Amino acid sequence: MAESLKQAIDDTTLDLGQFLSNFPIPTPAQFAIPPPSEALFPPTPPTSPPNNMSSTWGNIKSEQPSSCTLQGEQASFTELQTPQSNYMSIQNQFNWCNSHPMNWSYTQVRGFLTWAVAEYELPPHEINFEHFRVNGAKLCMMSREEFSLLCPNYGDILYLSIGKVLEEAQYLYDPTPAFCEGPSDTTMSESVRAMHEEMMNMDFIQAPVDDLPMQDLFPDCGGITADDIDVNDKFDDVNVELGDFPPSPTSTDESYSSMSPGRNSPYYCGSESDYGSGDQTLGNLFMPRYETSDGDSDHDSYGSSPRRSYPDELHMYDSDKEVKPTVDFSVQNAPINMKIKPGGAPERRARGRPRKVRPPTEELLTTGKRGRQHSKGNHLWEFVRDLLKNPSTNPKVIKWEDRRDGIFRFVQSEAVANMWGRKKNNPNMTYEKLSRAMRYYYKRQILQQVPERRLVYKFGPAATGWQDKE
DNA sequence: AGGTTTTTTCCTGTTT
DNA sequence: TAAACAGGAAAAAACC
Repeated sequence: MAESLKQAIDDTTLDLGQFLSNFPIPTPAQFAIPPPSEALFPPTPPTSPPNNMSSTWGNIKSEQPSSCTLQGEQASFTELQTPQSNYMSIQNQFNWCNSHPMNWSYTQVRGFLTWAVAEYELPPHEINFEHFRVNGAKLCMMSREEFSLLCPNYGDILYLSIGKVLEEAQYLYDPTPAFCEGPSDTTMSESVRAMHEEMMNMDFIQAPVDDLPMQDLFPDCGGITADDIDVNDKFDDVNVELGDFPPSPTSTDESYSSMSPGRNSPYYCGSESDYGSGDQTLGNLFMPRYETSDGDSDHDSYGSSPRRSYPDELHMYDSDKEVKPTVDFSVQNAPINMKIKPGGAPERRARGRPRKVRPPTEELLTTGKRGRQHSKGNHLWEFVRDLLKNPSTNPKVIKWEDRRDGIFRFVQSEAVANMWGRKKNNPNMTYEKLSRAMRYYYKRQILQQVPERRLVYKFGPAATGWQDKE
């Protein structure tokens, strides 16, 4: 596998250093905290490029291309060095954070890599972009091992970084449009089939498995179209919908186990024992969501990390955590506010926070303690701060209103709440609850009120780490 | 062991 | 009228 993978890699010597010298990019600091974010990561690509891009884009001087489409670019590297395609290519690189990673073009993949290199201050000469000459769908399906093969020293970081972006993208973007082009009534099962064909053509990734056609593996996708998935859905609802892509087994579906995707399949979700093994692909993020038995997990740390912190280990890959499906339709686990009294009237829920029913973890059994709940960086305000630093969420779901004064606004308040709930393994999180927690920060001067502005908050003197240089 | 911290949940009422 | 805001109350659960 390793040998064939290496052979498959285009043997070019072009490296990131050369790339950067061809295309001046913003400094790492600008990447971390883009001022203003819209300029670096425009919500929608302009239909024609600006005449002078020097202010924000460095000293790029570009002649206006006569025609410039942002769709379907397949520019070769030589093409990219022409002034016209320079602009196109740069636009597309910065557009990576405006679409689901599964839909990234090669250029957007490169944009993501450029960002990751800057964000995590990786040594550019160690990362050969040509080794990642894949589109987003392929990148997402690459395993940790494959990342490490393509980039021996920093593959892990890139793997975790794309994992993080993928996790966030679940709430922001529809992962399937690339496979749903065509009639609007395209069903998910057709998409799955198309995706399967796409997988079969992958250079690096083994096709699924057992040579079973996808329609045999997943005979009923429920006719869900991509349009049915709304980022504003509460994530347990999304969970049900996305979770059926492909359909999850039911307790009565005895045939499912014999039809499950094999372990090489990008759809293969892995058994419990597989989590944390080296054989991971990010394609798991398109499977029904799983939670660990412990709400919050401590993340692996890179003790020898060269500079700053690297992306969190995705807790879904933790090997020492019990894994169980999030979707649980059993009566005792139904949301309490949906319980019906024997008389038929809805039962009013008791005040206060309901006790979480959580099976004991191995840690609890051996040490008598659960993992830390409020470990460093786990506080809500820190989470919000980090969303503001992340170009895949800023400005899409949260954005600076006044970068210097620390004033920011929730653009998609429910999406932020969903992400926070996801982080805390709490599918019932809403913006209403999140905002209550935010209001508690006023007293502690972590946040300050911004009167007469809805969804707008301001960092207070007790908040740290949000300024450009601290 | 018990207080503290940081949420989470529910609620009533108000403002936009 | 809906969404957001404000803040009280109670509780969970890890932290100290």
